Amino acid sequence: MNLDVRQLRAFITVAQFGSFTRAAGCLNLSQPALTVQIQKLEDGLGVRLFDRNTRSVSLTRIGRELAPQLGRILSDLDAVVGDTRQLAQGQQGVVRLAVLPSYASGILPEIIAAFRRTNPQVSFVIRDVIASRVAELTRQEQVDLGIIGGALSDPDLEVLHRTQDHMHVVFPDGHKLGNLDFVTIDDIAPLPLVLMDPATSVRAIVDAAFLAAGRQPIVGAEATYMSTAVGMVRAGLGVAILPGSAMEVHAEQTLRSRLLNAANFARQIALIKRSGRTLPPVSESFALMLMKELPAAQGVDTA
Amino acid sequence: MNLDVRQLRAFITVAQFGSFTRAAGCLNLSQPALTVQIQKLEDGLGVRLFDRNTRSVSLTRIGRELAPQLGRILSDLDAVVGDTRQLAQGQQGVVRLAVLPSYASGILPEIIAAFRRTNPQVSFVIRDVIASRVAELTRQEQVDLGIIGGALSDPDLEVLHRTQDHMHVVFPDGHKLGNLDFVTIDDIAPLPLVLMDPATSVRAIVDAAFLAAGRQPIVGAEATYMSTAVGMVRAGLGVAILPGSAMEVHAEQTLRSRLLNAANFARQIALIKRSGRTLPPVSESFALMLMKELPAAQGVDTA
DNA sequence: CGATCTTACGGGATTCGTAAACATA
DNA sequence: TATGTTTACGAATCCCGTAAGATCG
Repeated sequence: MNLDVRQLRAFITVAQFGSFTRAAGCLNLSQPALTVQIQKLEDGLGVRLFDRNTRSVSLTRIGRELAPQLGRILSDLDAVVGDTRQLAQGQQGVVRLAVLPSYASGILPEIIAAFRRTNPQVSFVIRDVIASRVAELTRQEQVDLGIIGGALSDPDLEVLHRTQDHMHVVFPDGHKLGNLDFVTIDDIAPLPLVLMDPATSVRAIVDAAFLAAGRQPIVGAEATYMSTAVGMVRAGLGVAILPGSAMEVHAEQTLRSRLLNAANFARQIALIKRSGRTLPPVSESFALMLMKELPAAQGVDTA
Repeated sequence: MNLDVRQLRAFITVAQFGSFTRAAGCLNLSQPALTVQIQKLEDGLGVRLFDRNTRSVSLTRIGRELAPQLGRILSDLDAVVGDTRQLAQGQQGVVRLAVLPSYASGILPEIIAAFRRTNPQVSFVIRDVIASRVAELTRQEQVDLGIIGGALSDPDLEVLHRTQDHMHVVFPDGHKLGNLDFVTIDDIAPLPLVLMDPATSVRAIVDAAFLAAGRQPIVGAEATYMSTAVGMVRAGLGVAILPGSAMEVHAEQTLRSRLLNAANFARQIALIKRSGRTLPPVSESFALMLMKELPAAQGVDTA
């Protein structure tokens, strides 16, 4: 004996209307079909739910006790299903994202803001952690999407999109290099530099670029946070080399920045997810926006 | 697009087992059929619920959020349906009963006790009120069954069973009438009587019996409650005429009682219900027991 | 290659709507 | 008699199980 939500809904509706005919109209059902459904429900429960004669329909005592309980269950179900359908539209829900801190403080807030202009009901949970932890959180499915720098060699993770984060040189306003369209390693090699912590991917790229150019960087200062580095530039300790994704937030009147012409040493950025896992619609939708906003690297799209 | 409890149950089961094949076995379903059901559910919700490859099945984030909610709804539903099926068996539930006070304090408790020996989980709500109120409560469906004395002339009420409550004479032990098998109006007419309140049906019957016999009752005392009347008998104020249904409770060593041979004036007792209304199974079952225990009057069974 | 999910298809059950029968005020 | 519920029945749909196909480890 099998219950059917349609039967329950039919029961509630007849109970509300007190009439098979009117309830049938409300349910887009012929009245005989409704009668049969109610009979099936009564058979299934083993209880008569309505006392019906040709003039009136009224709930049995058991039916009267049952109606509110089933009504609540049905409305709960409808609520859950409704919420889920909302989530399915992708215009509601939570996007869970793990990002490199440098990326999180750069262009990402703008992209999120733009996304939320279109989908105001979407909220974000952002974990700004180091690249290895980004990968870990993504693998464990504690986040839907990850943005990492550098290479990826985990079969459990899948690259959705690649982009490059070109390096920029930040120097005080009025600096002699401010007139150039871009600067080269050779341009800045003679200057004292504000470098990032040797543990960071940015520093690794800078070192590689200098090595490739056969030059030795002159360390004017080292910082762990990019905002600190910017402060040191402002204080005159040297010029900094920072990723383009962080430029917007550090753009100030007293500073200028120029593209470092060392494209080969741009930071490789990858948007990743757990491979073989379906993204929630919101996150899927946000991933599409990221892929549209971030210029695709000419590299392959596969891990 | 229609939801089906079977689909929900299938979803929960697959989520629990993490495998279509094993879940199908648990659901007594072939595995392809289960796949189709899950697909239908996913289509209906517009959301992918499982990430499945040939080696493993795991919940999507949305599926993971949905599973406990739907699980709770399903278990609520199962609980309600289970309870209802219990009620349908008639071995559980509440019997709501309105009874004449004189009847309620007499044989009814014994019948209820016997019923509960068979159906220990059944509880009773008993309203012991005057006959007109019994009819009213029954008509308003505040009780399932009513036990009234006298005639019934309400088309909304239906007589399930009729029985008679013969009158008994209660007198002190050692009284000279104690040797008789039964007593007549003529036997007691010379004695002072403990009569019930003129508003009671018992008194009406006694008065009618004396009238028919062409005798005049000698009022030794009047009481509203039968227990009071019995006390007055014990105190020697006279002999009482009380309905047989109340004899058991007032049977004492110091008193005796004998049937009053005035059968035509026995109190007519009717078991009634609201006509056209189905009784809850418990009450139906209890009504059957009453009809078995109370000897049927030779009268008609219809109103 | 083996285990598992997916697709395809035919048989059986279920459900619907129309129409006729039935019941009560 | 009029209104509204129940029964009957043919058509369409849905669901299941078997069998074959596809996929990943």
